[in-house]
Amino acid sequence: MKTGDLLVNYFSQYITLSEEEIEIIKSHDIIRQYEKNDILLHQGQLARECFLVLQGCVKRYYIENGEEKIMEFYTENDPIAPVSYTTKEPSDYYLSCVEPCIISSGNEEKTQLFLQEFPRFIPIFIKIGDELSAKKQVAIDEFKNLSAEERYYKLLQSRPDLVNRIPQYMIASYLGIQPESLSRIRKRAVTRNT
Amino acid sequence: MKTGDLLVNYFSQYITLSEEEIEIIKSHDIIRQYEKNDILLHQGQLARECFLVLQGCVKRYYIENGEEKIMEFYTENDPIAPVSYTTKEPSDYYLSCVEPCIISSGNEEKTQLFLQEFPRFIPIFIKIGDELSAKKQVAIDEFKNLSAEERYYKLLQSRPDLVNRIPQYMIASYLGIQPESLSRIRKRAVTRNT
DNA sequence: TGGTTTTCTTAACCGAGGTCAATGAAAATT
DNA sequence: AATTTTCATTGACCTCGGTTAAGAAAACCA
Repeated sequence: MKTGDLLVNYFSQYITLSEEEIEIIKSHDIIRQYEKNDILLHQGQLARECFLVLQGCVKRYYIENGEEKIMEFYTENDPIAPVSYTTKEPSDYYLSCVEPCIISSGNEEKTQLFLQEFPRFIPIFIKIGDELSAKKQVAIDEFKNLSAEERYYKLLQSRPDLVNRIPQYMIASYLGIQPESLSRIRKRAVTRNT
Repeated sequence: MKTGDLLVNYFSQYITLSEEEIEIIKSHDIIRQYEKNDILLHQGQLARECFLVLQGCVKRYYIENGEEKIMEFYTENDPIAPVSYTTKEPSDYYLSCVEPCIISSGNEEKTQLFLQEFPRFIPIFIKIGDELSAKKQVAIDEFKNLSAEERYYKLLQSRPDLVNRIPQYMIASYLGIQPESLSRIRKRAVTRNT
């Protein structure tokens, strides 16, 4: 599969594309490939782009006294709108590739031009923004209401792939606990079922 | 001050309004007053409106085995876009007034019509949405990275008014701890400075 | 293949916050 | 003013996750 197809697939979730639109999307060529550990955004840097992960996995994280604190994993078809992109202030966090990735990126100009040419995409862009905002709301509510152990089981059922493709110490960081604690949680699960 | 002025003030943060626009905003009459404890949205109910708090304070909360878990306080000039409004699914949480409130509300139709008449407000609406989304990101990151005690001090400095106008057991719930724990935190602060 | 590095697990101890129960203070109601 | 009701504090005890340190297992690589 060509990389352009991935972006066509993404929009097809929301809208039925004409042949012409498909050609134009592919021709825009706003898709790049990244190696594992490539950094999309540095702490302190100004974000000039939004991203859409088409393949692979990106982590968002802070570094605090040498330790990385992972806030989010973005995988297939997850859009990334850095806070820094919105606020125009230096980013508080990093974005980097946990795996080799295929990622589309856009900025205000490009989006403006694209939407001017294809106004029927406007409500879709708004909808994607709203969905993203709602997802964040749900995420923060779940984090507040659940214990680390409950969060782990929730993750197992909501994103089972993640637990397999990502090292556990990163999963632990994402859950807001130490690797040792995740080990304990997993052990409890085993002994419980015997 | 008339209630219509509050909405004019709100938009004036983003744009300079013409006399004509001011008149139209006031004439739209989409502002209502609420009593303390009035409920804007019930758990299980479909949200048909978004809100903008012009005066007063609204809390967003779940009820879990009889206990209320407060997720957010919305005060002057805070917009509220219920997840249920976006997803079209029954709401997981309540919205209710902690104080007497003056609140503007809108739905898709009204917004559509308004923006058709005044397209220069479109980028503002998008900007407000983006800002809201970025704020949520920051909120979840802070919650994940800070202890309950740190969260309390952060709140004291970022929204000092809140701690005065809201009962402490609600602040505790919002911080994700029990009222007893908040008491201990406050006590530590006193003994530390002696 | 053997050795190095990275990741995961286990155990012992500690502390922040939860739970339960009692008391005090403040507000609301009569 | 008297009486409920609500809200805040305190203390004793418990639990979950943090910390430290060590070793096992897996992945990497020369």
